[in-house]
Amino acid sequence: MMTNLSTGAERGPSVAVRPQGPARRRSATATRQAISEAARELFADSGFDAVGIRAIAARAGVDAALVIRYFGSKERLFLEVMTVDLPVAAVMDGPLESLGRALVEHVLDLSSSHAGTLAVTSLSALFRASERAPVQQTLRETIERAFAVPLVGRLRGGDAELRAHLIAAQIGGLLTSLHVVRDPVLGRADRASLAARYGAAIQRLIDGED
Amino acid sequence: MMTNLSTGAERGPSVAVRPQGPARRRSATATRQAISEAARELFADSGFDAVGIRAIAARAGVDAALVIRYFGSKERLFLEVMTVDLPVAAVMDGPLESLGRALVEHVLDLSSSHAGTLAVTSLSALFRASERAPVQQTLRETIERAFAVPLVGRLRGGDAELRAHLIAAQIGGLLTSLHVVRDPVLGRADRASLAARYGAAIQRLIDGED
DNA sequence: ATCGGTTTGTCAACAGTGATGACATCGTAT
DNA sequence: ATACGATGTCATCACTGTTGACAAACCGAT
Repeated sequence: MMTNLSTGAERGPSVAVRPQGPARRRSATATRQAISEAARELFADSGFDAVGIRAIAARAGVDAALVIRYFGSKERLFLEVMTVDLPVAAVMDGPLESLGRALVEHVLDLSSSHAGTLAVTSLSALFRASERAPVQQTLRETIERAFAVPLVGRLRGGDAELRAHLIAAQIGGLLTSLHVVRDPVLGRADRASLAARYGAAIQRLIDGED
Repeated sequence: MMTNLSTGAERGPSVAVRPQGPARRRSATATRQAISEAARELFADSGFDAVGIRAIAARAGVDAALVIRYFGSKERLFLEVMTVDLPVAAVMDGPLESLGRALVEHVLDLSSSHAGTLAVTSLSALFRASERAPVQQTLRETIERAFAVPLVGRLRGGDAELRAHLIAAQIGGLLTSLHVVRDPVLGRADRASLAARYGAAIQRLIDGED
């Protein structure tokens, strides 16, 4: 009868068993999480518009109406699931005189870790969906949190805030050239000269001597 | 025998707009152009996905099916209509030693001319639709044509091509921070210090001394 | 053990989309 | 005047995000 668990088998990795009570078949949190995971993967792969609610629901093993019920709308699901934090904090604390190069090297290395790849694809998806005002807001907050806040305190000289945001613009330019436009010249270039060249340009804003 | 566009182009030179009256359109080139204009405006305003072919057709005063008939698909219409060339050629020929600042000033001034605004909004729309491979290709060609080609011949020192593309990445970062993310810090900053700061960073790649 | 209420899931439907193909109409070469 | 190709209209398809009505499971109280 309903003690049968075979329904769960079709969804691959188990979806969080509730600690309390004997495996409930229906659990709001498990459903929410299944939808979240499915949406995160699909959105990161194909972007906002190319992924339908029915596809997300199918991957989560859930009815499409539940996706809306739990998250309100596809856009809110996207926002909740695609918030990303670039793991740059560690680099930001490094020595100031070589920070430009270190930042570029870190950005270049993102694609070689799983977490970094996820962050980059999510950021690309956010970027491409940025005609929506809330997405724009999320992007601004990401920039502020990842770049402006850690930098503005360390920069010496005038216009620290402006310089921090210009550095964010530079990193954003590198990221989009690499992963959005996929400039083949940057793809071919070797890590060392790329880090040296672009790192020097960023360093110019870090040093800030006029 | 092929119903193609070339035939229509050479056969109706007197297409212009009828001064008045509901005179039947009955001219392929006029219809095509009406659709083009409507699509360009709407796409630049709201991006690819937010604009439907029925809205384009309505603005052009045309049946929606004609949009597909004339352009094959909404994506092909987008590609044909959103090809943009940044009017940067003049700046690129200026003196090398102040090219960084000149480039930034030019980018900042784009929004104050009608043609510049159109170019910027079109470029933003292209960026946001860049999950589609043909759009990515268009973006790459735009970068190549507007930045890489004019620059690579003038840059002295090693890695000229790489440096040209990195400069393109910097300008792209500035453009997207300004018009895609709409970073409020950049919006508030005054033109002079923005041009000085970011111009110096770009100049670092132009000079290229290692 | 049975009620009542709340949570969770299912289903059909709606208005909208991009796209297609059948059909109607016009302009003109013969 | 007729025939034919070029141009325009219409209905329709499969699909989308979203909604509301309904059903089934769960839980506490009696």
